[in-house]
Amino acid sequence: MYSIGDIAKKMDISTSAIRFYDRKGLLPFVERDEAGRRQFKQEDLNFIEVIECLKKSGVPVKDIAHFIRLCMAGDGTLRERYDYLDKEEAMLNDKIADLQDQLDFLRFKKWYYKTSVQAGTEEIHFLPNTRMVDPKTHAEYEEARQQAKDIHDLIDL
Amino acid sequence: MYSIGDIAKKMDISTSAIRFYDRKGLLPFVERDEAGRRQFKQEDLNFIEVIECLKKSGVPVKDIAHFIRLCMAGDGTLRERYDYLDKEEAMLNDKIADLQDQLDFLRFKKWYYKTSVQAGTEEIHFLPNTRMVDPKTHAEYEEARQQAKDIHDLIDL
DNA sequence: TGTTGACTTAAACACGAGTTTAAGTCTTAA
DNA sequence: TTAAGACTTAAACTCGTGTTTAAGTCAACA
Repeated sequence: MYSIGDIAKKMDISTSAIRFYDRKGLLPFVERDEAGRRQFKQEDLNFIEVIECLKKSGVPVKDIAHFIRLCMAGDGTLRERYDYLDKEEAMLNDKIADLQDQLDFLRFKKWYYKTSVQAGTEEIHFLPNTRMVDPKTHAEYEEARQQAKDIHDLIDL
Repeated sequence: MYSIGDIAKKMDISTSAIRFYDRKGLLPFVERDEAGRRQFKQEDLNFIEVIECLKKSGVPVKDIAHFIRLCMAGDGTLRERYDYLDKEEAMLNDKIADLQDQLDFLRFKKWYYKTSVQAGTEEIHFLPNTRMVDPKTHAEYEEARQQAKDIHDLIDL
């Protein structure tokens, strides 16, 4: 049996956040003692873990509440729960792929600034007589990166 | 030269969002025509791209505004801009790694529900006489996954 | 016996990230 | 010339995600 404070420490969040989640329907399974205090059972930790995962994945609280409702409804919703997680997995995959793209762009901009720092000015990317045209797309960047690699080895991303 | 509407279409956001960003200091470089309308120049698109990347990476607007201020300050801030992007890259890497962990957990839960659907009940994961103990950590899951693989090939994640 | 410390609630507050509204300007096409 | 359509602003509003506050209950310890 865990108190709200125990869970707060375990998950590294505030007790007020837990109460907020409870109000929003994320914790219909928690029981209370005679004094009305929340008592988390060992098996409740399985729910907590799923909630934590969905939260970290960026799923809005009301959507998590929907999933939890399915969980409480019994074996009849098993397939629906699977399908929900399947959809969520796809969304998370897309999200990660998108962040990877941002990472690529960030690395390109680091290269842009690294070469600028070395030249002492950002203008090396503007002057028409250098080969360092400002590549805008990632494809153009890869190309420019290859070309720059050939000329001098300024780059170690 | 692009109008605010052109940029909105290009970035697939609303014009009110663009005006909001402007108010918050993300667009100090945009000039106006005689009537006070924003005119985005070709080179402004480079800024727009960086802003878009940082936004998608989850950087708060006020932090982006800080970076843009550095950009406007000239070559003296080149190193600082590089360092900023370096820090941002590290944060993004951490974020992606964290989402990967959530993805692993989500796949485990999909396995949990897939096997439950096949069994017709979630209880296969509770009964002590089955080998399908509810694995809580990812390590335990990997272990259970291996064991389950050995017994029957229920799993194709 | 009283005073901490951990819990409870409802209601108010905060904050980021926009959106909506109301009132006005400017261009263009009928 | 007037109506539509794209722009402008400031201010108010919404929404999600909590946090804070105020008032109260309960257990344990000095």
